[in-house]
Amino acid sequence: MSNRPYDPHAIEEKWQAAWDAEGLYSVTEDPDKPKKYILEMFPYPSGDIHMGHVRNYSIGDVVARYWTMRGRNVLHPIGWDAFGLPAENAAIKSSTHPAEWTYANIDKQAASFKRMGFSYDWDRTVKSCDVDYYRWGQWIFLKFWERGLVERKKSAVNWCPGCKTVLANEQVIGDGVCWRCKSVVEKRDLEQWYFKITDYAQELLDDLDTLTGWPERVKTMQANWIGRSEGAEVDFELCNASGEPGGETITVFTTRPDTLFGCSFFLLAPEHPLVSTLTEGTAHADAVQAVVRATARETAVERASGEAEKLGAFTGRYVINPVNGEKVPVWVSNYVLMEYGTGAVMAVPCGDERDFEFARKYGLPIPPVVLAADDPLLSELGTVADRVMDDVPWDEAFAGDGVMVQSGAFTGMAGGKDSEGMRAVTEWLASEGRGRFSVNFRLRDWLISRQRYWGNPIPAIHCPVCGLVPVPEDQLPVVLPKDVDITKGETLADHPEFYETTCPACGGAARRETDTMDTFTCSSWYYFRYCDARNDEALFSRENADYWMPVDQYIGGIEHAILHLLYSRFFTKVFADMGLTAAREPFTNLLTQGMVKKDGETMSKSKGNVVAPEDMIARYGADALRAFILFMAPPDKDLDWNQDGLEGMYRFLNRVWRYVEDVAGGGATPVDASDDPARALLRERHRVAGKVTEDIERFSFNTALSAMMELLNAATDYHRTVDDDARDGALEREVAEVLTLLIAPYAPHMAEELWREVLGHPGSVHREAWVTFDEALAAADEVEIVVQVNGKVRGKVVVAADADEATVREAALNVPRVAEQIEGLTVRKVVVVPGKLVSVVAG
RNA sequence: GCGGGCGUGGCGGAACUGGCAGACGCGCUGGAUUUAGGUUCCAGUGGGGAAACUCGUGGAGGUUCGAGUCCUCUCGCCCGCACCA
Repeated sequence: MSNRPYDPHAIEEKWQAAWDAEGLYSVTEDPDKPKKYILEMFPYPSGDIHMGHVRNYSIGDVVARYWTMRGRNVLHPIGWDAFGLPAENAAIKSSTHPAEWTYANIDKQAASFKRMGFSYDWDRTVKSCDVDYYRWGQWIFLKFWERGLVERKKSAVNWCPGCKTVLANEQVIGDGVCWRCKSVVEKRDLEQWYFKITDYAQELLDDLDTLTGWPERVKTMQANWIGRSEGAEVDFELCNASGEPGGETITVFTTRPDTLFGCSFFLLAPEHPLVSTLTEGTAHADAVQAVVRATARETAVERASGEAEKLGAFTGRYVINPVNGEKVPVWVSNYVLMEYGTGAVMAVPCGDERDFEFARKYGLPIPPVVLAADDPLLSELGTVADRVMDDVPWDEAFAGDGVMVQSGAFTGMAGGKDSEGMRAVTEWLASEGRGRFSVNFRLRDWLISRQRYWGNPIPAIHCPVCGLVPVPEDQLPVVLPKDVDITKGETLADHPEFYETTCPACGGAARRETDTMDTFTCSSWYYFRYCDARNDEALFSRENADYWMPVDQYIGGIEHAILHLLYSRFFTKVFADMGLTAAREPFTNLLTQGMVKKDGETMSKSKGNVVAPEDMIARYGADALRAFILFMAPPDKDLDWNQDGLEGMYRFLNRVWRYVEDVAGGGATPVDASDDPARALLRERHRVAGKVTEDIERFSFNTALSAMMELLNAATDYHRTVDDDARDGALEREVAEVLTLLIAPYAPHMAEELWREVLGHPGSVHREAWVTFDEALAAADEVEIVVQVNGKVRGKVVVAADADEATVREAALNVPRVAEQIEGLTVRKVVVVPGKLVSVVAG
């Protein structure tokens, strides 16, 4: 056999073309074959691929190829999340059209993905900016509207000055900055479109428990984000300007109705609509307005941090506490958020740290109503139902579980969250018609409209007569016009040809909606579309969705822990309720891959520390790059890029190549393995095959690769140390085949070349069945036992693998070093761990 | 403040359910081949010690015949959430 050098570039180009021509990775639905849907988050076509892409898609490719070899019908698609702001920014900068920029980038990225040898079914590719794709996004919008899940309302929304558009709550991250451009987000009062994701809040929370294949971290983040609180709504009657009960009520949400007797003031958010109504023209107006203005000046960062000083002003008005009829003063304060609950709060300073701080600052009473079991006040107040004490000798509030005091008929009951007292007070309120059990969520509805051009047009029409009218289904799609001059910053709102229309209901002149949809709406359903990507009759067929969905393995970045993953879960649940799919959850298993860094920092053009994957491919080939990035670290951990290691992986591939070339000709005789070195190699072959299989299934690609290195080391040692005429050629060839099969998911091009051209098989290695292994052959017939005396290793002894305990014990005690150590001592205990060690306790 | 994660050689990492800590790779040292270097191959490579041994998984305790792994406390770093009533 003539030994050719390993030439990754020639091999990779050759097989990429061949696979394309053979349609090797095209997949069709086959009800007789068990399916696996392996999916990586589709990329935004930002230009050149980066190492994060290489890592993400290499992980997915190994998993996809592995399951194909395991006989599954594998769906492994790719596409582009192609609407979005970077295209507009690039267009403004370089005077190209966003479409031109986007499609050019997609072509570039697709070429890179092909050079990486990823096993995608290219026939199912989607691009979210294609009309054939986004028309279905519009269709979904209409269906959501029909189901009452679309709403247009005015409220205080997040405005990103950098992106010049509004953002959903989920898209404001960290300290109140835009997820995309990191500008500090501002609040604006605007009328916007929403998807009512809050209708699904409970189910989105509950079903997290069913996602056993998701990282705890992601589930915790989603649960926190949804933020369910149990408590009660309590109605307070508002007094009129002269302080008399006036009939109007203000409702608050509280998790602690048991503390209602300790409510010594009442708070409104500065943005609350009642604030100006109550104070306008009164002596309190100036002080209240000062608080309102000061709050408006606070940035989101300051307000959210909890560090902003608590400001307040009395409105001059009172409410009636429903449990005791007391008049409670109404204040305005910046620590009350309009977005949460009702924008109004009953303040109980003895039981809430914030209320306590506020009460101390403004000299408001702090009557104790729940006392800790060991509180000295308890002996004095334990059975006192009436208010006798109006302040506490404490430095901070007591928010824990305790005993209710000064609480009328409820005195003596257990107080706290989800307590006897909490339920009793709420039931009493309910019987009086002044309150009710209630659940409150932190999750807000999803603001989906964007004041940008490069997105999916919202299919709605504003008619001066009929109001909001959906675009009729048969008039879809609303095509995004090409001739908007984006370089001048134009949007659809600057384009009369687009927005001038007629009302579908009354036929009169009307204005088309000019906002586009959040790009996250496009990415919330693409995995359904892959099931039936070329269907032009429907979003997808139920049959195909039932075959493929849910996605068995989803792979992507942790940055979407809430955003994309929450939205997609929401869409799937609505689809299920629409009868489009049986799946109520889109992604059965989730792997969140770590970031690829350089010298501890994220790679970025501005830092000038970007390592270009294309350069690495050019030097070492795609196979070495793929295998190396998986070898560097477990997939969910961040990794720091290191060029030297890549060279090491290239060396390893070269060694595999040479070994297979060297031994490929040894196939004529059956495997004999009758002598010790051959048996040892055969054992290693079975052990490693088992380990690599196990490791792939638990995403331990780094240890899978190191096991392959061990097999190669054992094989080359055998080849080198055993004489030519004593070597088991059939065994060597088998090891070569096993190695080729095991490495195929990682280095698909090299494996294919070795399999077909060197080992001489007619078909693709990637259609071959996965390596089998035999536990019995992997087991050694002799094992080395470690002997410990008083916890320290004192000797080793080789015994038969199936030796009984007494034999092992005997052998261990007879090891010279061991016998020496225990001489003159009493052996008190001997622990025998079969196959591992013997521990002797002597003294 | 609450929730989650992580601390192992010069570096990346391994040790899955408590059982020889440091697999595998990088780097380094020495050697062989070629010799111009590189490639390739062999040997070595946690610290201390000539050796027997001994010390070693952020730190301090504990459980156990035996702890990187379990428990308690503690230090450091990272991430998420946070005036959510």
